[in-house]
Amino acid sequence: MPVTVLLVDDEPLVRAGLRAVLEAQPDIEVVGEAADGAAVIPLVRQLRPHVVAMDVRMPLLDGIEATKAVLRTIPDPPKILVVTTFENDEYVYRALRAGADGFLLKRARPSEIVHAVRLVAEGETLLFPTAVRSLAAEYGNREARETLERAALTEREEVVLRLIARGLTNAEIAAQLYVGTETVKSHVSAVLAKLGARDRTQAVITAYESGFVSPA
Amino acid sequence: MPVTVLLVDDEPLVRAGLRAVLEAQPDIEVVGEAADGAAVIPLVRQLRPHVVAMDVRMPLLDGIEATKAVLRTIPDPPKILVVTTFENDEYVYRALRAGADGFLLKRARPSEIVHAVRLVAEGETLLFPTAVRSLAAEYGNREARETLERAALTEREEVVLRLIARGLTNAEIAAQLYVGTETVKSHVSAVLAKLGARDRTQAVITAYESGFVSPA
DNA sequence: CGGCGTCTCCCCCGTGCGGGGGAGACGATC
DNA sequence: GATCGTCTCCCCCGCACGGGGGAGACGCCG
Repeated sequence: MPVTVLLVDDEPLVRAGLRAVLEAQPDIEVVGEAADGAAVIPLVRQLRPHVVAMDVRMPLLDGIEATKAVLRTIPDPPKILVVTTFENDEYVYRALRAGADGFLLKRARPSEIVHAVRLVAEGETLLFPTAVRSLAAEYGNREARETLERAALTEREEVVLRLIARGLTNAEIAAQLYVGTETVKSHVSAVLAKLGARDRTQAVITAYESGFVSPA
Repeated sequence: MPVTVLLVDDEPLVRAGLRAVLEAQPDIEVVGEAADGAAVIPLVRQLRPHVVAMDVRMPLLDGIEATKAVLRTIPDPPKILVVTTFENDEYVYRALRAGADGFLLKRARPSEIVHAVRLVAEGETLLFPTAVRSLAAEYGNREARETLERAALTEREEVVLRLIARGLTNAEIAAQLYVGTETVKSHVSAVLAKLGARDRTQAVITAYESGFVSPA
């Protein structure tokens, strides 16, 4: 009985690549494809794959939300293998926190991809589940994350915070956004107030600690 | 033929615990112990263990340097399993970059510890070697790391940078260190100059990006 | 011994930063 | 139509910050 796989990625090319690699294995069968996270639930329900290979960054519903949705709504859910282009992608960590069972780089060698699919299918989630799982869990410590979630920053404020976290001054942010420095000051003040930060330095710290921005 | 293991940890209690857990397995044999990194090389040369379970934080020579030393000087080196108390320990990432084959939490369950030793002995380094290895490699991006290494901060400056990266003002740092604020200003200026940072905010960013401080 | 580096502290000075408060324009919502 | 949230911009003000330059004390090392 072969391992059945559902591919979820918004790029057809990536799906084709994965399909080619996986179908070459006699014990692995690709049973379906989806181009965005929203289509995953009905497909999983219908096809009941053993493994879902899911891109993290997708339009409509991203890999994190799709992972949560699958785990929440499907009884005896499939194993979820998160596929990403970049290592150290904060989305990957969020996906692991959301319950994904493993992650895979797009530029991995075919043998590694096949290996990964077989391993997650066997239930061997991660080499040291405790370590990696809690690594993911701790990544972005809880207080900082909650602070930032409760902050409920507006879109503009999020943009400003990202620029602050890249070390820009108010004047530089203003130039970047084509607005006046006074406007930036307003946003910065709002951000600081919402984060409970005294100055931009503390805001940057919160941004890193919460995983809002990630090193590297 | 059993798997032979060398234990390296400065705390006898931890060594005893690991020994107890591992010796309970018929196919695993603890062939030696060392209390610090400096003693590792001759012991490895003499005992030729399959696996070295090594603490990262040790006096004299830490786990990172010891790992490098073993890999550099021993032909056909043993597998190195890095042991740590905290997940998300930046030292662990450095050790993995240095060539360690896996990592293990001290609070892992005995079965997980045994499992980890068997897996690394079999050469199954990490579930997705590429992913995790490069995760470790990217952890702390190269430029930032090199900036910080080239910076060659003095001990005092490092301390000050850590406090800056915790969001303290100069006055607070001064209070913390029992020195005058003018002194702190001197150190801060030195840090900024060495890091090529314009202000403390950019210094914090460099600290995070380089892995000098880590989220969570 | 004389240098060198580190840590400590001092003064002057400009300015970017952040708080407080106010206000107009726009869109969504009720 | 009125209300609310968001984004935009303005003024005043105090201050922490950071640069420049100088200096004494200590320990290390050639």
